Amino acid sequence: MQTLDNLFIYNSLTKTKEKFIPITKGAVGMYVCGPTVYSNVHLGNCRTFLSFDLVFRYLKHLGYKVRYVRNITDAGHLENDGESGEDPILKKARIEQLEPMEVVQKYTVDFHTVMAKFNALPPSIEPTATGHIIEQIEIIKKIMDAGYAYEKNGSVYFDVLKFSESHDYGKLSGRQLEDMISNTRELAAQSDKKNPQDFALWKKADPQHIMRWPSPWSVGFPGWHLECTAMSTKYLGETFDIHGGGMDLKFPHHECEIAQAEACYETAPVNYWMHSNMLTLNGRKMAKSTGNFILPEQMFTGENDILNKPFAPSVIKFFIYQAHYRSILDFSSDALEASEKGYNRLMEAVKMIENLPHAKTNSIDIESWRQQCYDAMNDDFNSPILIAQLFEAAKWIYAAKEGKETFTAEGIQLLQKTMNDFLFDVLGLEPPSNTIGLSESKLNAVINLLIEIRNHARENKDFATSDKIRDRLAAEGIQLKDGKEGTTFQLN
RNA sequence: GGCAUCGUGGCCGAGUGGCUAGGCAGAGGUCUGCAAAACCUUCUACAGCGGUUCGAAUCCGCUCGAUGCCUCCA
Repeated sequence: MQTLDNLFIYNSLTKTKEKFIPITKGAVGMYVCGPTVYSNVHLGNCRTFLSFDLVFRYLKHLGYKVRYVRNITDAGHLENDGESGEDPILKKARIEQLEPMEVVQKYTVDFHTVMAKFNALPPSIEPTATGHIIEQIEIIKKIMDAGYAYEKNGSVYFDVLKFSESHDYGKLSGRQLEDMISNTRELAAQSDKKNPQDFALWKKADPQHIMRWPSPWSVGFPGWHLECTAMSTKYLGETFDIHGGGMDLKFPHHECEIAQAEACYETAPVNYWMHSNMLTLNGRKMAKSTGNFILPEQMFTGENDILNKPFAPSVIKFFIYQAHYRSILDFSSDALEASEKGYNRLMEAVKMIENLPHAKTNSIDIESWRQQCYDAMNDDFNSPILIAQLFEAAKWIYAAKEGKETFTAEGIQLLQKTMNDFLFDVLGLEPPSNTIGLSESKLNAVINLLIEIRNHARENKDFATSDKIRDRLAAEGIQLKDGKEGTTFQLN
């Protein structure tokens, strides 16, 4: 049976699948790096958040009490270290003639709207970087007290070389400091840093920099990596269970987080590091900066040059979960259409369960199948395997309708419960929505009336009328299905 | 240049030593007024070359190719 101690998670830090043992029995602390809200989230961003929504949902499903913290980066990061260093949020504000916090608000709302459409659960806490400046300053002080940071011209930098004398800087990303020093791509420009590998904890603000806060060193703003350390440890403790994020954050962001936390608390901050892989488009990473991306809203409406038709959020989510979160997933119209058909098939099967005939015996071992669903998820959240199992069940359901498999009343109940558990609770999918604008009951009444008329026409061999009804409904996305026990319909 | 990952059948995508992944598409069949849907059957695979092994898609080496990170980035 599924118990709390059968879950294995691939830990990016050790590069192995490890049995998941939370710090506190029955409870999980999880932190995921959230979006920088200076533009609309694209589908690549969404993949990561949907991957961790799956983790969140499954942990909860297993019975864990989960505190899921996902931040909103609203302070922006530096683009680079040179004179041209500019906060992307400020840059955007200038372009759009908005106050920085207006930009933040606009895209935070967009982010929440998109995640809601994907039926992703909101995190337990969604802290903002600008709301935790004081905490970040405190951490800088501690790191300085520990001797791993230095101040120069009002800015504070983390001393990577000093830190690496007693700690392993690079253990997450597998980078060697010596290699980094010999392979640095940074120009030897005039910099306040002792070494190019050092990273900013606090930056003195230029006069034109609007987002600024007072600190013991200067009026300025916090460095790139500090907010996550501040917020994760504030809400989850100096060491917590799971830290997630996109693969592209592994270095330098997460490496720096480890360094900051260890410098500050002298303890490893995270037990299990999880990294979700990239979503690619045309074989290349989806990214704002290159223009190689698609927005969720463009997929829902079909207003884009990439896809042949619009797709429902649940279909896109299903498509994403058909690949493992640690695999690169390539995005294409063909792949999405294939997923949509499979998704509809599953949803039809689920609807069919309660009308299946009751038999005296089960021809399928449902308990064993249910366990295989758990086994799949317990193996590092292997959703593709889980979905394959759900398709197995769909096959049985269709077969049972044809009388080729049999289920007892209890069997049907367990089958239905398991399908609902995994499809809706764990994967967080939603049944195809009725976009026709009528209530469910009215729609049923209208269509069933049309079916009745059509069947009447068929009895009279008036096939011109019957086919007209069928074809016109099909054109409206309503598919009629003539089965042995009469005609049913399905919304596409 | 450094670090890392990956290369599976028409397409997408699981799978780390022997046992059918799965979805979509294709072919044949059942059903049907005809279709669609559904069901049944069925085809095609592990980039290349070596090595380890009784046995490798799975381990090792090399070659080729692709991607990610090294700069903000999910």
